[in-house]
Amino acid sequence: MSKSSLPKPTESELEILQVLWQHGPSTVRFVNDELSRRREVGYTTTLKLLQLMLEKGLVLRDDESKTHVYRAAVREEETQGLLIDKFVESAFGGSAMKLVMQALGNRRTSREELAQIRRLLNDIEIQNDTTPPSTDDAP
Amino acid sequence: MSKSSLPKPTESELEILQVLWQHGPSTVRFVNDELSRRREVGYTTTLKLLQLMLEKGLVLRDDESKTHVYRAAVREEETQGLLIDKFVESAFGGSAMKLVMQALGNRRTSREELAQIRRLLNDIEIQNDTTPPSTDDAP
DNA sequence: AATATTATACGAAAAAAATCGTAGATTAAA
DNA sequence: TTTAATCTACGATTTTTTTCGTATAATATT
Repeated sequence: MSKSSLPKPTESELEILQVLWQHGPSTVRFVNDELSRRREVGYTTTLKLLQLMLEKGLVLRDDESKTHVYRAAVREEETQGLLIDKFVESAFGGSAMKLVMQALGNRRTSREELAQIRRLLNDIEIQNDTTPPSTDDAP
Repeated sequence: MSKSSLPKPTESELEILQVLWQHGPSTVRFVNDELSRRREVGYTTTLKLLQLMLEKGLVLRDDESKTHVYRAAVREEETQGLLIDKFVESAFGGSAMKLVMQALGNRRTSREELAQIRRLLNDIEIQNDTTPPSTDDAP
């Protein structure tokens, strides 16, 4: 039942997860090449990171062939959810609303995107009406 | 015109800023007491942090009286904006929309809040119509 | 077959962030 | 006026995260 006992990925680990989420299972070489597009990183640095991530259970690897292939062991949405929680906690004093308002307020959002959010809002409202607010009384 | 050359606060520095934003100028003692409500922190740890933050320009202090009083040197919204940018970059591959959708989608949001967001959406839309999309062509 | 290239493993250094202990000064209490 | 309590300064340690060098094995090239 536990939502996730996996550790919060660090900044660099996140970069790597991004690559894996975006491109699927990849070799160290590939991941490193991707990272290198943004900033300078040594090959062994990336390798080491992946190895640590393997230990932490953040990634899995296939070492059938000599050149290992790594893939994300955590799902994108779940991880992002976890990170948002932490982020909201540490930067917005716990208020997710504040975060959303800020994020929406201070950057240009296209008509498309606005519409998309409106749709989501509608869905949520329907949910709210259908499923009454969970009486989530404290323990 | 530069947005901000101030360094991105670390996790702990953020905690402290929260206290200062929320309660206004405070003594080390007060800040430490506040932090201690959440987790265990030594007094000198908080002091040291505050001193470092002073050097970095994240806080200012009044040392008229013997007991110094610190206050935030950065504004809450600005700092949060900066942090969101980084966060969106590192966790959402640059898409602020993804962040908003995630944040809204995976937690219960009250009718009140939904309405609030709708209002904001409306405002933005009006803005969009009034102020044409900035022709922000790349260099 | 000899040489060059490309991998992994792994220890360890470097960098960044957080924590703490102690000295010395100042104020409050006894 | 002693003694106790409270502060700041600051060096140093610890912890966490990131980066790298080198040894060694496997594969590819000439």
